[in-house]
Amino acid sequence: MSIVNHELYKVFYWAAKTGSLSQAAKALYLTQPSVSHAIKQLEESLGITLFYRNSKGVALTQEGAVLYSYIEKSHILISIAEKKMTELKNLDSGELKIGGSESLFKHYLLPFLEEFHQQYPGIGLSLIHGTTPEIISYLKEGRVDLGVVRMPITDPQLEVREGIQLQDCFVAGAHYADLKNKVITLEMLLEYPIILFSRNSRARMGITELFHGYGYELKPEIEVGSVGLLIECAQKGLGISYVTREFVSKELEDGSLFEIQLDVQLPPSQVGIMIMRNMPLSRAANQFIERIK
Amino acid sequence: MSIVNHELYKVFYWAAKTGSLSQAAKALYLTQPSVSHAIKQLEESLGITLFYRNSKGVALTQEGAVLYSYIEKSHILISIAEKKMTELKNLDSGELKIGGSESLFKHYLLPFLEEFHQQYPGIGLSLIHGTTPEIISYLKEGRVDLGVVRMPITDPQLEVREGIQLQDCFVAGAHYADLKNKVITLEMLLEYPIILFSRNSRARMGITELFHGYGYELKPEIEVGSVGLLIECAQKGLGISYVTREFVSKELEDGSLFEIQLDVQLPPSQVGIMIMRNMPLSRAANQFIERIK
DNA sequence: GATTGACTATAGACACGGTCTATATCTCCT
DNA sequence: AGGAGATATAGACCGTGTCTATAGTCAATC
Repeated sequence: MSIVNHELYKVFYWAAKTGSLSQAAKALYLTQPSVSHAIKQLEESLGITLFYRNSKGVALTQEGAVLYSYIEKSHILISIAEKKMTELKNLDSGELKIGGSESLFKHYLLPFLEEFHQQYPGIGLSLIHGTTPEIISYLKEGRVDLGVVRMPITDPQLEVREGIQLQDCFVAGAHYADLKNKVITLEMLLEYPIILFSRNSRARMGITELFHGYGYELKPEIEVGSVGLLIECAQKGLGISYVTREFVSKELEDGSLFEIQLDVQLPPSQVGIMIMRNMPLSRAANQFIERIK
Repeated sequence: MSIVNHELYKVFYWAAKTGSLSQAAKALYLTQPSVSHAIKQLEESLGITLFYRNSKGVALTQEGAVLYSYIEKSHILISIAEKKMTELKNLDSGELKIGGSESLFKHYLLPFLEEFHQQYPGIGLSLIHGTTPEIISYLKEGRVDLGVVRMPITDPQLEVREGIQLQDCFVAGAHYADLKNKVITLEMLLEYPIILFSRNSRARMGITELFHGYGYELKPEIEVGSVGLLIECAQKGLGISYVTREFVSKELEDGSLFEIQLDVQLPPSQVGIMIMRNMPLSRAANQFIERIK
């Protein structure tokens, strides 16, 4: 192990670079005797004379020049590191990795991401798609800084903040126009082909459970893999899709889809922003979460 | 300029490398609280959290990992530098550059060089030929560590130690066998073709001056560029060579040359070992000079 | 659900040493 | 000879790096 105080190398670097102990002292905001003392200490620690001194300043000895060739590189690395740290601190560089579903990115996070990117263009953005359990494991592995998923999340290692509240609903296209402006029951709804999200999404589990609670079994006619397809299938008249209302606001507005009015209240769902408990956030992630609030 | 005490990076390096403040403390021969304090200090200086802590130890944050990528390289460089310094100190590596004439290397320094190289095989040897003024300028430029030339040397920037004493003399080969065992005068000598070293060597200047002191002018019939040729020419009977007796001991012994006995005493010449005054010697050079004494 | 062990954080005290001022010394230059 | 500018040395002081002691936290184990 090194016996030498690394701080002495910093002094050595400046003394060698400037060829003057006085100059080095200036650069280091020290006095000349301090630098003189530091160099002597370094020389004694190494057992080698590093400089020869004359009335004009100092010059490296052969051995000192060898040392300098290493210390210079080392010092430059540290300088770069410190510059990089300042950038990271000022959010001039860095990376923000977010886990979530495509639809949440598209319909919920996008405006925040846009604003964030505009303010901190140096920060790279990584959006990683996955199911809720996948995202949780990404979080634990450190592959994402934060996750955006549907509540509730119960993992004790995670800290969850509530985000926006969403409302799921059933929508249909022109083919089922006769259902428009009618209030229908769950039982009636089951007569129609239902289109659900294929994966074990929280939304699907919720609605299945709701039907179960009323004694019915919800079996989809069609299962699709994305919110985009849910919308498209409903528009084409293939059935009635269960979607998040906020994600089809455009289609509801232009009339290509309409919402089925039910006699029961469908449960709202909360978006949660997950981070690891007891793990400091990156500055970028921290700043981003502040924005969302 | 860096605000951070570089010693803190050493602590950071070990903490990051071992993933534990306690382990780092052990490696640094410190206590755990000291390391904890140092890391906190570093984090505050940079304004960035570098580790997250848990009951198992510490782990780098994103930003900490960035810092580590630089500090690790920097630290490795310093380690190599310190290893190299130890080598230089122990004379396991380094270089010894000596300036001198070919003949002095061959007939005077060779045995010392041999012994030195045997004891310190890690030290590279550089023998640089040149005239006395050339060697002096090499010394001043730092291109050689020490010079070995004929005395006297009067340069005030140089420090000269006396080496071996040499005796110049005139020698001839079989062709001038009639001069053998005769004592002859300078005037008589001038009747014969004289062979001198061509360059402005100290030896030639000395003998020319000696003749001048007696009222004669010494003009060589032949001028040659090396001691080897001086010997060869004399052996071939081309004339009488002025050489250093110690450099022709082999030829004097095997009878291919004999020394001309003069009625005046030729001045001896001293070998001097020159080093720069007020400039520390490299450890290798220092050690070598100790050997010569 | 106590208990134990391994780890880090905090508090407070002490002493070492890093830094300063003042001064000496040296060399070069005018 | 004197001045400018460089390094070396001496000695004093203050800061801070380091220690001991203790608390707090988490995880595993019985």
